[in-house]
Amino acid sequence: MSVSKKIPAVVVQRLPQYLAFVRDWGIANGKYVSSEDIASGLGLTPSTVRQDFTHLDFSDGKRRGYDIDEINRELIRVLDMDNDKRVVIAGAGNLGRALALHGNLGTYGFHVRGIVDINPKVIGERFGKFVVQNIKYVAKIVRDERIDIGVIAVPAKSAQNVADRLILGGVRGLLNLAFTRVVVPKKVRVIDVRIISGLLLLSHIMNEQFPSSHVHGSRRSQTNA
Amino acid sequence: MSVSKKIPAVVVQRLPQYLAFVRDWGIANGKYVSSEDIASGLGLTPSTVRQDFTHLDFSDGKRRGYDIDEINRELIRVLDMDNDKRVVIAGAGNLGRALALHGNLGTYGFHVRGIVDINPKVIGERFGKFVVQNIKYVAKIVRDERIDIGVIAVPAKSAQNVADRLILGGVRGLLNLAFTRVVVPKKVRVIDVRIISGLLLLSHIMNEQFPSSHVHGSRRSQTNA
DNA sequence: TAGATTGTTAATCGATTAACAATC
DNA sequence: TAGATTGTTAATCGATTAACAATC
Repeated sequence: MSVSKKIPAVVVQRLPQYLAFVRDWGIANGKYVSSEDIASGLGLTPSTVRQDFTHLDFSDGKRRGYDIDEINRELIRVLDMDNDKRVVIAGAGNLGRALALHGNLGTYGFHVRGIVDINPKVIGERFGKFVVQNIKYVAKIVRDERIDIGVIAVPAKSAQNVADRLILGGVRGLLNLAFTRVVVPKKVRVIDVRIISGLLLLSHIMNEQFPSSHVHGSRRSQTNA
Repeated sequence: MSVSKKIPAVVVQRLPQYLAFVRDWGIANGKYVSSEDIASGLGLTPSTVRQDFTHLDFSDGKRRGYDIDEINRELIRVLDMDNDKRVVIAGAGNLGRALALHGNLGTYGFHVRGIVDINPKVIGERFGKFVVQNIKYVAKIVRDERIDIGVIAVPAKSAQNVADRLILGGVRGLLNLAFTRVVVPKKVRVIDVRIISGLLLLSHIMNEQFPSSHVHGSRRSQTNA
């Protein structure tokens, strides 16, 4: 399976799913998984799994399934989990706090080094090992602490401003949790995590299933279908 | 352009982006947007935008751009925003609370009717207009309150159990915020929102850009490349 | 060994982009 | 009007699936 060149985006998006799968598979089910096992576990076809794994670097040719440790090792490498990444979180609301206090980020190589907010009422507040700092110092914090990644956990209308400040400080990557797009220089990477979009997509596909009506206290208005 | 039949998933995923775009576009920029405007705003090609809009139902043929009110109206319809959906949140950690207290969900048609947890320390706790209820009653709550959607905001290892309980109560859709897949009956719709995956994807693409090294306090281990 | 399962090539399917006539 | 911009068809590109020889 040759050394990885450039993995297509659509494949990269499945890699974390494989990671979660091998974690859940556990020793209970044995040391090996077939493409069939993985496919049925994740709702894919075995072909897709094998094609995807083409981009990973496995040693064997034993043809009795994939070694879960090898899958794990390769995903750790490709997803860069064995490099520490320093993270600052912009926005000390519940979403920002959820990330800051998430117990497992370290497992994936992420280390939250600070959290900032614009609201004077929360600046200075302690939670966990963090003290909320003033967002006006965020660029300096990023610079001084050599932060790699900024998490945008602020309302949509502030997202671009916050992104600009983070980038000014020198982050190379942004995780955008806001329901808006942020524009960034070419050297900066952005991944959007779409919570509100997720709910809206869910609405759509729930509706698709039951063509219409069927809902409780509806206030359907200008329907024209 | 003809009434919608079945919109391809890849198009549906862009619809919320169009929604955010027209919101941000605002009256300041005028009442019309061209496919070119939208494309450059969202990083798409004008062709893609026009092809996508094929699935929406516009009235005109004026050829001077799309009326933002019409785009809005159509997205509201297709994303079912004008129907109220009742939501229960499983997991009263920061993530669950973030959703419960999100001020704008109502705008999109979502109404949080309850939040449940398994932790005795938080059961009974008040926040906002909510009182955290015992997760053991979640099926009953779903049934009694005629809940449409369950949000899974619990750790990965509890996600399947929580999904089962929600489904037992009768939810027709799940928003899964946990880093694992949940298996559900065919009638239930699931959308996964991937926060941890997002960070991992970000790791990968940041690394792709700068082929390797270049990182601070790394503890890179079994590298074999 | 024989059955199982990979790695890989080729076929299919679907999504994106290009191009342009229609028309405001 | 003339330039702009759509709606739509056709071409390209890429991703998924099928199929199967290699081989453990």
